[in-house]
Amino acid sequence: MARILVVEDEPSIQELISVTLTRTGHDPLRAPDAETALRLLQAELPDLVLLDWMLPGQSGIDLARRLRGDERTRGVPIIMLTARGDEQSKVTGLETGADDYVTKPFSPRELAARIKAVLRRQKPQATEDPVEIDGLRLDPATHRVTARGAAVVLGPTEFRLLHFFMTHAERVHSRAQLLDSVWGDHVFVEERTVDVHIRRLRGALEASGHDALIQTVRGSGYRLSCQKD
Amino acid sequence: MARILVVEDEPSIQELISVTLTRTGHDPLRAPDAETALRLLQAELPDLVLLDWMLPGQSGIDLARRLRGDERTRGVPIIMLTARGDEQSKVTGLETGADDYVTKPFSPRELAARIKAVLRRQKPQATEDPVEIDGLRLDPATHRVTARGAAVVLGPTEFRLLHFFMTHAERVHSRAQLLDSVWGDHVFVEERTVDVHIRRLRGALEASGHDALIQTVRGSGYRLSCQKD
DNA sequence: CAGTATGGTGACGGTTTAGTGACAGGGGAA
DNA sequence: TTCCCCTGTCACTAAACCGTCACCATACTG
Repeated sequence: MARILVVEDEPSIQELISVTLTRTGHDPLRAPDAETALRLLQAELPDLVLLDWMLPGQSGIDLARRLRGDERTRGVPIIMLTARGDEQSKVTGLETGADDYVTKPFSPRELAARIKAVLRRQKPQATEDPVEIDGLRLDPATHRVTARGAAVVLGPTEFRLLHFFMTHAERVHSRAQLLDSVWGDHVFVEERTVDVHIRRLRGALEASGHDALIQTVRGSGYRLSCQKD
Repeated sequence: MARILVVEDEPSIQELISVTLTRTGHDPLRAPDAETALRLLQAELPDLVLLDWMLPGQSGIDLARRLRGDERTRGVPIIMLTARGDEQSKVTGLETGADDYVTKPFSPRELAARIKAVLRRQKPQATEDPVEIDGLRLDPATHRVTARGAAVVLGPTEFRLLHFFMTHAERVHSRAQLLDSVWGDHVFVEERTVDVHIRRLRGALEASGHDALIQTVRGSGYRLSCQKD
């Protein structure tokens, strides 16, 4: 769910893009001109900018330059929209610092693919290093968990949960913190749901000989600990 | 520091490219025609070829074919330079074995980015050596796959897919990563298409006695693994 | 000791994700 | 040209997973 600033003066195209973005799970911010765009850029700091190259008044290239000149907005990737065959724009655009371009007319699918590609390129994946505690080993790269050699099968959520515990061991985490870190800060689920997943995780670990790895701290939350108490 | 053969007859463009390459830390070899190119290819075995599609005399596509036909040069990646909007060339070029294309006119930045991308993609599998895992053998040179001696017949896409899996075994790859690595960055296909090709690949492998070689990691992607779990 | 709050647990529907068969279009070969 | 292979997409099916609840067990309180 990325917030994407759409700088486009033609209302119908603006609408088309915004609908496409919403449908692909993004959050469009609309700007019909450079001024609005600049304001929204400062206020919202979007994750990506879709920039029409031909804007009334200040042109897209100027906007791109100012965007790249500002410390705060420098890192925001730009995808520019150009008319078909306007190769010159393409060149200057990429030189100004656009990350990709889409030529009009474009298909919603292409647009979505470009956005996805740019966002993916932008975000280096999380820590990929294997973690090992007390004979229990979790490897994000292979997505495998083993307990003293024996495979442990986990669902996606249990996997993330265990990963979080192993990278933050010995520390007590409230249900709210776990929801934030493992589920994501925007989802709304009951806190008790954590209990259920803890149970599932414990079940899988006990089947592999790891008892009491995850401890309950009554009134506070849960903790992963190798010290038995 | 990669050695890059630039096959381009127009001196000014040749110059532009060479300068760009030098500035981005590469080592350009210049060839104004196909003959020189072939000679340099044999003598220097560069890490990458930048190939103008429109050459005097022998055309770029012929050169690409000969390059792919020769044992020694088969593994060298090709980026082709095409005129704007020449969609047909793009398609035939990619099918002949080009790894990417850049349309003229291009920006130095774009060129550098493409080169980096291709080299990065190339690096882990720089070897065109045969790969063998768990009795399954894939030979890029002969384009053949055998399972304990018995031939396995695969379509082109399944072959590349399997090759990628075998050179990146045990690791989980998302559908997006597979599309990038096997299909190419600039191709727009549905992510579910990966599923279908996985299925076709599995079908071919199972017919040869290799069950469960390619595993599904729910929510994440696929993995080739010889460890059964 | 009863009363209350907190966590454990099993089960259940709905939703999401992957598997699968079919199909139309395109390209190359004959 | 026709034929055949390959490809990407779709619709449908199958399965895994998730969140929630109800109920039980345990711990704390006075």
